[in-house]
Formats: sequence, C-alpha cells, structure tokens
Amino acid sequence: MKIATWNVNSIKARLPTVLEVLKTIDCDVVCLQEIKCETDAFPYLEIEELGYNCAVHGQKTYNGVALLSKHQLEDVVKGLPDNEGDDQARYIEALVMCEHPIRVGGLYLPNGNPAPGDKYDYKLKWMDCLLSHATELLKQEDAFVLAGDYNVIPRDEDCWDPAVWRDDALALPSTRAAFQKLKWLGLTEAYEAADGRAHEYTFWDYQGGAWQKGHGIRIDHLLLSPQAADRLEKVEIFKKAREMEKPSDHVPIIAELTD
DNA sequence: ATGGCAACCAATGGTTGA
Repeated sequence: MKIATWNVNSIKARLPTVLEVLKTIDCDVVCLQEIKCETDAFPYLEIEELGYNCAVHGQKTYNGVALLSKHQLEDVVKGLPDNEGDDQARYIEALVMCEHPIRVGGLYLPNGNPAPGDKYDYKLKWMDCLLSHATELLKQEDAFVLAGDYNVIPRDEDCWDPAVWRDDALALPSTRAAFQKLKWLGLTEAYEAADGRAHEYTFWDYQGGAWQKGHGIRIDHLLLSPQAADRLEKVEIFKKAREMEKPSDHVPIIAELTD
C-alpha cells in the first residue's frame, strides 16, 4: 500500500492540479496539509469521485489538514491529543481499515520563524506534544505512520546550502534535536531508511527561481512505527508535481509498504 | 537597502509562509 503526504498550499486555489496529481500518484492514503479552508468548504465531491473517503480538520485562511483514504476510516481524531489551547488545525489521525489496518496521523508542524521568539517556542512545544503522543501510540505496538510537513531539515545535506539555513527555525540544533528524539523513541524516517541520498528535496520556494536553480529543502517526512517500518519497501518524491501549472511549493512524498 | 513569490482577507495594502 502507498501512503503519501503533501502540503498543497490551498486546496481551493489549485484544485485541478491537486486532482491531477492524486490521479497520477494513485495512493491508498494521502495526508494533505495547508488546505486553507474550513471543514465544510472542502471539495469533498471532487475528491470522493477519485475513490477517496475524506476526513477533514479545516480552518479559515491558514493551516488545515485532511486525510484521504481508499479504505474505510475509523476512529478519527482531530487535533493533537493533550495540546489544550492550540487553536490551529494542524493534526488529524484515523485508523485506515485495509487488510492489515494501519493508524495514520497527518500533521502540519509549525514553521517557527522567526527564531528565537514566540513562534519558535510554539514550534518546540508542538514537537514536544507530538513526542508524547508518539510515545502513547508506541505502547500499542501496532503499525502506524506519522506523515506530514514537519518543517524540519534533518541534516545539512537535506538543503542546498546549509549556511543559508543555519539560523533558521527549520534547521536550528533545537529543532533537529526534537526531531531526533522522535527517532530515538523507535520511529523510522522512511526516506532515510529506504533511500537516504543527499540533496533530494520536497520544497522549493516560489521566490528567486529556487526550483530552476535546485535550491530546495527536504522538510516533508513519514515516520514509521517498528511494525510499519518492517513493511517499508520504497520511498518516492514526486518531483513532477513542481513542474505543473500552478504548483504547490511542496511536492508529495510517498512511502510504499507491503500489504 | 530591499524585494523577490504566492495565497489569504480585505480592500487597492498587510500578514503569513519557509
């Protein structure tokens, strides 16, 4: 089965592009971030036509996440548990009822710039909350995937120029340390495990011809529980999405697991 | 010295993102 994550940067502004990409990558499960619409405004009909069930945690103007699945979705959770006071729609989770059911959490981790500051504090608090939730999920000893826009550049070789990103909230040592903590819990970063090549990216800024110059960063990730990691076959970054009409600044990253 | 690009809401400019 194939699980994808993709920050679409507004689903209303580029619905034809989104539908085209979804048809092409043909995944079982897709986690979408930055849908930038309220739950009721989600284009359910168009996406259901592609064979997907939709669970949506929307928000006006900013953020907003959705889970699309060709299998039944059960036990939908909106918002990161025990993150009281967080009014931003950044997390959605459900149990995907395929042959071997798998729990999937879709997340849009805060950017955190400028750092230091309130926004960076919010990012680190959010990461700590995600760590707690992952700890709880691991106790169940079942297959699960936490996929999304982590806004984390894990290694220097995951960006085109480390000097440019050194003091950025996406690459600061505290950010990388918080991401590393998730891995130390026992989660496997799918790209690193299945491929791991340097200078492969999932985001290119719209500005300054970043795509044409190859000035990207790898910030969209899938973290797998041990039971899911055992099933990992390959990972693909769907770069073609960045060449389409009205592209998102992110492209999908897809993990393929055995059924 | 600063914008660059894109989307949003609101309104012909300000905010946010990464």
